[in-house]
Amino acid sequence: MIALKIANSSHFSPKRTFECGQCFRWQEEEDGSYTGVVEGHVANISLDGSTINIDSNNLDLQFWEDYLDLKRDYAKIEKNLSKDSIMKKAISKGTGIRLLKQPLWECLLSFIISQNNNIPRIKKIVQALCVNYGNEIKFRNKTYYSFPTPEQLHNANLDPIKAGFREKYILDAVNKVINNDIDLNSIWEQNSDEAEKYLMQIKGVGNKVADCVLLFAYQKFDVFPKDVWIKRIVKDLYNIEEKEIALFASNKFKDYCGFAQQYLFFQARD
DNA sequence: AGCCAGGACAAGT
DNA sequence: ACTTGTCATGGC
Repeated sequence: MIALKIANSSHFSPKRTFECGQCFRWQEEEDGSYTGVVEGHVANISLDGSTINIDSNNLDLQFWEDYLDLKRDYAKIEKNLSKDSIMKKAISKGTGIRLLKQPLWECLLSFIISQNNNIPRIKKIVQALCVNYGNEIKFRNKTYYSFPTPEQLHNANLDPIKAGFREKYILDAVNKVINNDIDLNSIWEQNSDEAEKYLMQIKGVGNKVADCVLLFAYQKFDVFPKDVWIKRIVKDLYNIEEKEIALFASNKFKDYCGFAQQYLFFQARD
């Protein structure tokens, strides 16, 4: 294992990035670093001054830069959004969050599982999926598990993961992807409105879950997922009612809606 | 013990 | 088109 050093580490907080609720598989180690699995690759990531250290069984720098969204200029994004004083305050509390470019299938299932659920239990169910149906991966003398493919979940008995009423939703997503009723790669070429409707063909995928997938996997930053936390904080900070949120967000944050949403979500949960 | 959770869906107005 | 009850499970 060789540690990779990346120079441009400004605006990257591992803690905020991995614990802001966009992903569910990164775990903090005793030394403050984070270990996670992405598409079968395990990585331990830590911040040392202005250097990001990545120890992994995949030493392709490009892969991790892509996943961590390291090539994007977050200083520019934060500056743009800070024109709004309320957002400026939210950013000051959440600076360092980066929006990960997550694997499509994992992101879809994770947010199907997220509905009417709390983050600790979402993590538990996702982990159970991986342990029961994914592949074993050895890293640093410990065992990790990849996120199971649609094939690995096909016709599986999902009772052990205790997903409750979401189990039938997971299986519907599995079937639609296996049967090619849903082609996740085709979504790259769709705009956000088309893509949202396309994903909502899957049972258990409504507008909120679809928006999260579009934001956290497809990097469609013009969406503004509205969950219970967002509804509360937008009402509190901007006095905007739920029904008006979509229009409000697109007018105020434009192409930066997704980033704005994360800063607000982070503040709301703080 | 009881309320709530990064909601969606069906049934009812 | 808007409102309401229901859905499994477990965290707090």
